[in-house]
Amino acid sequence: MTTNIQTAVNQLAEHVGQVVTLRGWVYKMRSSGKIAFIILRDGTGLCQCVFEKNEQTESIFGDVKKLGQESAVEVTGEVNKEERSVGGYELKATQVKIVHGTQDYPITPKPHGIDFLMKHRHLWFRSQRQWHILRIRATVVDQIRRYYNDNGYVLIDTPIFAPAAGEGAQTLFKVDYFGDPVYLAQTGQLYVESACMAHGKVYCFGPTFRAEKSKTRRHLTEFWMVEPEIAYASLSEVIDVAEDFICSIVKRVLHDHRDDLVELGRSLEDVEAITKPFVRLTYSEAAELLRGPKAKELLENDLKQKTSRIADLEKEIVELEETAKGGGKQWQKDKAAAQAIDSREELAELQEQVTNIPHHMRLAAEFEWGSDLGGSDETIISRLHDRPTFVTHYPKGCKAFYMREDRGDERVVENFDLLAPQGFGEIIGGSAREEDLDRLLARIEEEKLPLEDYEWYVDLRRYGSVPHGGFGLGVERTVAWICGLKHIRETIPFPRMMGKVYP
RNA sequence: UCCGCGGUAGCUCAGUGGUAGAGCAAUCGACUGUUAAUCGAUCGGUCGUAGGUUCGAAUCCUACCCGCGGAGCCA
Repeated sequence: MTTNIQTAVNQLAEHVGQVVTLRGWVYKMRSSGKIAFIILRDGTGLCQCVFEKNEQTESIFGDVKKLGQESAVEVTGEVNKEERSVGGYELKATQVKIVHGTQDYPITPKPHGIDFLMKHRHLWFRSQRQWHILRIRATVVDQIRRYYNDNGYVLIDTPIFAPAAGEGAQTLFKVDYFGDPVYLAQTGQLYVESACMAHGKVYCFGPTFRAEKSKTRRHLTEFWMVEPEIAYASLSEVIDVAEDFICSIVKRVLHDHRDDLVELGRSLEDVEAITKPFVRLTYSEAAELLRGPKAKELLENDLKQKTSRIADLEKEIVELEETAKGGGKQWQKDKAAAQAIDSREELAELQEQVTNIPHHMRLAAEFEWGSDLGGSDETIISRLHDRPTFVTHYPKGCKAFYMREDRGDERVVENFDLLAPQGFGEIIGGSAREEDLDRLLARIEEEKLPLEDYEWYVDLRRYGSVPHGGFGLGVERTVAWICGLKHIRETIPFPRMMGKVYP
């Protein structure tokens, strides 16, 4: 008697013709009178297991047919190459061990609403799409660490309990710390600045917390951020690092996850186009661009395209509704009804966008030097370029106190944002830091910040102060961008958003 | 915080004042190559909550709760 080989779905190619055992869960189940198909999910991939009813399987066949979705099973059988099967291989099953039979698994292979899925997040990430996304996230996180570790940076873990309210107190989570108020960290930057004076090149990487009352597709209250900080670096050197870093992440994901990206419906071509050099614009140039003919043309074309799409959709919906109500097979009617729902959703979204476009056009056309770039402005700029775009040198007034004043133009600071292309928006914010003691003190006073909270930080300008700079990259926004996802909530295992902490 | 849309079966949704509906899921049965299988049957309801109008309310009115999308702010 031969011993069965214990293996995993992604190893099946090496076992063609052999009898193996797979351990996993029932992803989907179909059966006829004398044949049953289990799509088995084992964490490494999907494999179709075929049960034919014969002398060998007679005793278990009835039980197999009754397996509910997500039942835990161990299946033994011979591995065959099979075109018709997901992944190209299938198991001709002869034995099955039911580890845990399951009934009434809530997430069926039919469509579900986002609220329902979010409430079942603990189960939802068993679904294929979520599985692809979280695998890519894991690689992005690994590449972040690898990039800095391989390039001479020292990891500095910064605290999560932060004493200072200071900057943006209304977006801080307040925590009771033995009777005194402290705040969950929004950034490790000030700490990492002090560490870079000890180690030269450092980075911190961990969760950060923002109590922003924003419910949008780009916001979480708990998200992961990596923040490198480099001593003696100028603004342009920091930007070079950011550019090289992003390219390394993109390259790694393209290398390790082509299949996952394709399954997610992401255009590989678009991802492959993310190469050096990125576009670099100053804030003033961006402002010109917004007020200029290109932005106007972009939005006018948008308006035209969306308006004609709306007309098409309206026609389509009428046709679908007729199909759904008319004769024909039930499943055809269902399909039409489901498509009509999708189309109506798209229609509603487009109609809202169309009503917003004139407003965006006005915002762009009337953009005034000195105000911060709004969401729609960022979208316009990033859509005018097919590569990521750095926007630098913002007006001092709309940026943080620690950013270095441009010595040639004191109205602006030496900062930059990186806007991901195709309208994904900001994924990095960074700057050169003010190294001059007097200028820093003046800025703290201007912003009316409590100096006593920042004494330790100001100390860095008293003892061997040098030019330095760094940036923060949001992991979830980066994953959403690379995967081509509309919403950030799927890029983190358990999203925390305003009004949402379960499960 | 503001604006828009929504809440009907476990899920996705129809239902504009007159008996509470469909598909899927679940349960039972048929079917040896299925890919959201198919076919037949069964089961399934506090119509978000509270009040009001009416002979009669899922449907109209008021308030509140929850969700989604957008704005502001941000990575």
